[in-house]
Amino acid sequence: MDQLRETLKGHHLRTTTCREDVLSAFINKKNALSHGDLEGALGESYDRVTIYRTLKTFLEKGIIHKVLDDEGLRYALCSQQCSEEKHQHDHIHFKCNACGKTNCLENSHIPNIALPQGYQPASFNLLIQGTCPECVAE
Amino acid sequence: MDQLRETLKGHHLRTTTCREDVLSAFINKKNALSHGDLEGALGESYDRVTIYRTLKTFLEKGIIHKVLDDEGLRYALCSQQCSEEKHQHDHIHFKCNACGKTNCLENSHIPNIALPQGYQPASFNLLIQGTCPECVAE
DNA sequence: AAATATTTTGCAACAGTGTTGCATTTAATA
DNA sequence: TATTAAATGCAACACTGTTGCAAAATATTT
Ligand SMILES: [Mn+2]
Ligand SMILES: [Mn+2]
Ligand SMILES: [Zn+2]
Ligand SMILES: [Zn+2]
Repeated sequence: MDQLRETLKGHHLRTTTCREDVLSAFINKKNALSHGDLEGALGESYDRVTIYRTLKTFLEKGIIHKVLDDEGLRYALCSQQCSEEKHQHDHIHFKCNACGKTNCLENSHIPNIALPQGYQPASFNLLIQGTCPECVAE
Repeated sequence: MDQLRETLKGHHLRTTTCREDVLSAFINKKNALSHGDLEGALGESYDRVTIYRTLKTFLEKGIIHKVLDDEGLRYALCSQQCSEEKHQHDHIHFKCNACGKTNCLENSHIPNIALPQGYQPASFNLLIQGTCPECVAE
């Protein structure tokens, strides 16, 4: 409970119930969440706009990062100590076509890639789609 | 001009002016296009819905593929002989944060990646953001 | 504990995205 | 040219994402 306040304080954010609940949702559900997911989970309690603004704030402060998807953006917790200044990720995202869930594979890193002359890379987003272990088993 | 009809016929699609114009737009502009880009380019001529349906059809037939983006989907021509059955890509997409354009780097391939036990990959989408050669030069 | 300054929230309104149903028009074929 | 099947335009809808502004909540100072 105080964990949430700590995290928010650590990123120079005021503690509000909406922020606690959104952060809590990211921690409990372990997969990436869309705005729609969050609105479904706690939409009765807060206005849509507030949830959008919470996501935007969390992005800026380095609490969550975007997860690219072929049918809309999702968001997931930043595991490392991301901050407003440094916001770096090089892990892979996996979306299961069976159960629909998208997860961060924190330990699978995007390898170095040789780009054509002149391209200066700054950030990477790799989405692999397929079947996740739970769904393969069935 | 007949090139367009050929391509459409080759993918078992009737020739319509909208399809010709959309296909033409993809060929002329070389970067990835969003629905909004297309509507801007030829929105006076066709209904929004028709453009959406054209994109959907082109996707299904393997004429274009989705390009994931952090601020909305884009689409780009399939260079290889993609078809309704086989629709495989392993090249990289590069988005320039300066000029905003996203391009297929057809010759830069996504390397093999070791996934944790149980994950079965089927398709890959890698977006690299940074600065493109044109914008680096300035 | 109360007053103050600053942020955050809810609401309204809006622009954009993406989909569906249905009547009309168009393209391919006979 | 007539027939048939597919594509289009229009209306309507649900969802995504943003902005302005007044009201409420938080953090800070007295
Ligand atoms: Mn991630
Ligand atoms: Mn591409
Ligand atoms: Zn799954
Ligand atoms: Zn550029």
